[in-house]
Amino acid sequence: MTTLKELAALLNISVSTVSKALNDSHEISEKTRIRVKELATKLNYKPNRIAQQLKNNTSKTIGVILPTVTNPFFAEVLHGIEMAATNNNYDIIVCLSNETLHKEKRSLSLLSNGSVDGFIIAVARESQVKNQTDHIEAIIKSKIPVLMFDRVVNGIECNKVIVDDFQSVYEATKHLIVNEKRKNILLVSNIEELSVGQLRISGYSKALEDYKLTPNILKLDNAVDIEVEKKIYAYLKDNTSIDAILSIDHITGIVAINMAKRLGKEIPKDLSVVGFGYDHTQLLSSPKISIIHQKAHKIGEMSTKLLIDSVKDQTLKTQTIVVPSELKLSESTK
Amino acid sequence: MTTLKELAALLNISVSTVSKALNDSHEISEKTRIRVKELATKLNYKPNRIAQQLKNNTSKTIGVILPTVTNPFFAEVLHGIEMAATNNNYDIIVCLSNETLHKEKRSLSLLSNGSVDGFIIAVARESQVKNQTDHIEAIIKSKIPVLMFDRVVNGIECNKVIVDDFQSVYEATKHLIVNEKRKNILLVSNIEELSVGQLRISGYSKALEDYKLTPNILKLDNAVDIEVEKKIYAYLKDNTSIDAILSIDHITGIVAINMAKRLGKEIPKDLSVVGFGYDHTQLLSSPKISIIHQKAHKIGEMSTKLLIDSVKDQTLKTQTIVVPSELKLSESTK
DNA sequence: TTGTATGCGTTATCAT
DNA sequence: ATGATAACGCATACAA
Repeated sequence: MTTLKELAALLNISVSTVSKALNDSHEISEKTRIRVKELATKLNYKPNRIAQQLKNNTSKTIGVILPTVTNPFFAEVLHGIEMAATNNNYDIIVCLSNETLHKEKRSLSLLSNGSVDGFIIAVARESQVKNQTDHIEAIIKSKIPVLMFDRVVNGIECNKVIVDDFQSVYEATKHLIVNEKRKNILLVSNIEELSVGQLRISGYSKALEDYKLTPNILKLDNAVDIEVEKKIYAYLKDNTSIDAILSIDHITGIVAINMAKRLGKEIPKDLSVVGFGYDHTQLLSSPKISIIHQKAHKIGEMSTKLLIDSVKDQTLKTQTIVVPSELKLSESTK
Repeated sequence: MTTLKELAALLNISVSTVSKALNDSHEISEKTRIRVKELATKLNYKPNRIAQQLKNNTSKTIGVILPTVTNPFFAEVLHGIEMAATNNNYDIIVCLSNETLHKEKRSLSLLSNGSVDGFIIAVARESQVKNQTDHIEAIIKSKIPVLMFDRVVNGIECNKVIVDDFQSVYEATKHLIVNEKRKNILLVSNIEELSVGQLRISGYSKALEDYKLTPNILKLDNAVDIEVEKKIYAYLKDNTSIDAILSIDHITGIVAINMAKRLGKEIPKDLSVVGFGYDHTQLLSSPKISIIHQKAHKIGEMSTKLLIDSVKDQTLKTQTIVVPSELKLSESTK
């Protein structure tokens, strides 16, 4: 890598002159400025980022800590973060907690040494279940800005970007009741222990309460693969009065459609299905599932902007932004 | 952030003594070592990473450039990369090219200033289609190690981790012909312009040739959403002799199953379906699709290890590692 | 055993 | 208009 020193030596001038020339200082003569720039271009000189970071005491880098990236929600959020960061000339260092507390702790700790100017984080499942979040508060106390999105800890004061989990599910349930005239709506959940899961269940419960219907909740308890199918199939077989399904994740709705079809049910005549979903969710189901579409990309973008703002001006008041979801009905139920 | 200087001042000793004490130098007395470490712990001292990087002329960071992360293949690769990097005490800076040449160029350029010690890259669709890869060669010439995975440029000499695209599709096709006695196998492709797409098509073609069957290829030409369904539905409707489908991506196989069912076909009796897939692919289809399961996680891990090796010892010879895929049959066809 | 000096690459300040 | 020097925080060769 070419350095200022090397350029200076080749040109027989001082390092500081080279530096100033490259930064278009008014002090430098047209002639030498051109001479310097030509050589710099020729040798493909680039200011060493590390040195600049040391000098400026800023890394222009954001630490992004995600529970996982194979969940399409987080993948899409990451996409949004990356775009917004790039647009603001920030890099992102990505760490995956794998839903574990210890990895989350470790990542926060390792990066809070000047590597990043701030953090964007969605809390790991384990941290949230055990309600252990001291490590995050410690970071905030050390004056490194933290932004939490989606999985949020209420007790912590920092910027937050959240989804309208309660409201969107309330509206979707209401839609099933009022517009589609459904009476026995089953909620299928595989994330009941997460804050977002609880909010979604609350939205459903409130809607049923408001319309004086009885709630039916099928908790899958973190089931994997074939177990998911079996449990849903068994439930639908034993409870034939179910006329609508509301899945609060992005998998079980599609599985429910497949199981209902296997049981000979016609969709959406016998059964309406609403789930959470992303870009390809509707493409993968047939008949089309209706989805609550979270604006994951936007969540990433807004999180990044908000964090960068608070990095640049630490005196800003913290705020919580709610990104509304969109209910995308399948063609057949419109 | 606490610095060595601050510790030194508080302890009334020199900076270098503090530094040595913290690094367990034999030169330092037990007594002061303990004194120093106690204060360091108390003040939560962490060596400034940026300064260390400048001093050591190494960032312990890998630049990861992916076309996208919403594709589950790349998401899972990223997961593997992150894990392996963490295990080796490396950070990763992630950039997304969004399949475009200019963003790929930009990311490489911005990070090749000391920010990273090496790159892991899967070439963007546009770069591959236009066959423009000078920017990558330039990085290699500048002595920054580069590892390419999956989407690989043959002309470039560097470490590579690839999938057995040709072989796995050949074997899957052979399985359909020999074990499942299929005669009219349709290949469905939405990625025919990528190197991997071409390899997969070649594997299919070779198998058909070996068994003297006629190839049928449905190229979707980057169709999105509902178009995918329409094209597949139309083809299956017009070509009733098709008795097997081989999808070379992770979406169209599931769509094909749904369309076939809509046409009243029984799976797998009338139609066998094989696609590419990942963790949840089989769960989302009913009846279950058979999948060629790429070891995406392993690809990420091996790429990272190989890159770190070449970062540590630049004299190592480059190699190309092939990570074999696994054909996972659906229960029904076993 | 401890301390001083130097340098990593850059930029800002202060001479010349 | 150009150059010398110091500083960011750390680590190390070299003195003491």
